[in-house]
Amino acid sequence: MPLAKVRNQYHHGDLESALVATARKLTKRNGVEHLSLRKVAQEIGVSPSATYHYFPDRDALLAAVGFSLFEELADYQERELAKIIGTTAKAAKDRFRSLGMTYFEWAIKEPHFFNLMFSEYCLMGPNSEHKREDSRAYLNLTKCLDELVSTGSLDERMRQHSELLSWTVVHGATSLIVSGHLEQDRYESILEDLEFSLGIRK
Amino acid sequence: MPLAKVRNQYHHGDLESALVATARKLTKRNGVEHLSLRKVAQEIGVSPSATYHYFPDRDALLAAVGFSLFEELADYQERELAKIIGTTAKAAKDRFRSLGMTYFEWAIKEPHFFNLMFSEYCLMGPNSEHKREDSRAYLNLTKCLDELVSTGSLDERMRQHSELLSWTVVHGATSLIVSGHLEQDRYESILEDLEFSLGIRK
DNA sequence: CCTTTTATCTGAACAATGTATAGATAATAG
DNA sequence: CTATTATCTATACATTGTTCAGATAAAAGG
Repeated sequence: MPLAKVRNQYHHGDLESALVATARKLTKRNGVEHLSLRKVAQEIGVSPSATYHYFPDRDALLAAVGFSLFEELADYQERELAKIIGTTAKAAKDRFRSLGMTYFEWAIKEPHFFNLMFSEYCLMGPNSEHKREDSRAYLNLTKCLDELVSTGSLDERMRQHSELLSWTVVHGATSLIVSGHLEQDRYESILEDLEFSLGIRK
Repeated sequence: MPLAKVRNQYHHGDLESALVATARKLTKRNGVEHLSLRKVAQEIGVSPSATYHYFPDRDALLAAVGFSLFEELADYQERELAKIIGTTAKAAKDRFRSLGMTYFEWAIKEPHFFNLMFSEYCLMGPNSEHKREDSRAYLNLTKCLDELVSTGSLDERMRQHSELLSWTVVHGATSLIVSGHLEQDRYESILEDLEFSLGIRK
């Protein structure tokens, strides 16, 4: 029996993944508020009610898509980060800059994804397993900052202040640009402002 | 004829304002994705189709609510700002802090409002009349920063970097907290980090 | 004051949506 | 080969946004 057990006519094989994947595709195209459960089912070729064996409701499906996007973003960031090699001060600064740029570029490329991730569908409760500390994106940031300190590019005294500051600046600028409240071409200069205020001079 | 021409049975009198006010109320309660045009009309006591004489569709009504919220936020900020009087360095610092705190407190008090304001319903196009430069909230920020400079609390060289930096930090931290990605009690320390990195020592 | 015109709102209808329930079908286990 | 269980379908329902023809009241013109 081959691995590709695609559409046994009645039983789908892996409907759960198909649901997430298709919901991802339609959300990417039309945005989160226009995602229709029925359209997702229709695209897969399955009845609308089949959905409810894997997700209690539409919100749950959207949440599944949203949480998977955080992993995708981290993947992308790490791929870009890996392109910058070396342990010099310049390499550390480049990686810090790259971390901020990839966050932004990813959001600009797929604004509907970004909106979903920080929408009410992906609300993080106090007991959520997707906390900040164990998120890969945040771990990458702390690692970058440590490198800046060890290469002498970031003052030790400033280190503790720069973690949340960097994160909120990057996220805030991205969010404002995606929602149209800030011009897109301002982003890079904001990153420079951040580095300047943290004392990371070039 | 009295001003209070409430419900002449057939003609409402001021349906447009009533629609915005009621949509505001229901959005505050249930969030933007659960706002129903029919519920709004029902609450006012008018037929669902009456809406379409004032707003082309549901999105337009939500946009009207959203844009009015920016004014409400500015009102609140200015009221709080007016409570701090004086031209001393301490007063200037207090006003800067207040500006950041009010933004946050307002969002925490009504997260559904905050979500609407930066949702896809209030997207600012390139020709939007609600641009950053002429927004009252942004003008208040620039005024505050000028005061910090003139009282010697903010280095002139840092002044140009601090405008967008302050804005994105405040918005970013607020956004992350509202969406549950950051703990609420971290906010004030982030403001302190911002002031520290801008060189505004106490 | 009466008539005409215009602005405002109603009623009914439509397609699409999320969701619940009962039953059909296929895979699995005994 | 049969019984059980997981998976999916068919049908139905209430609710939604939206359209359009027509009713009603207000304003304008005589």
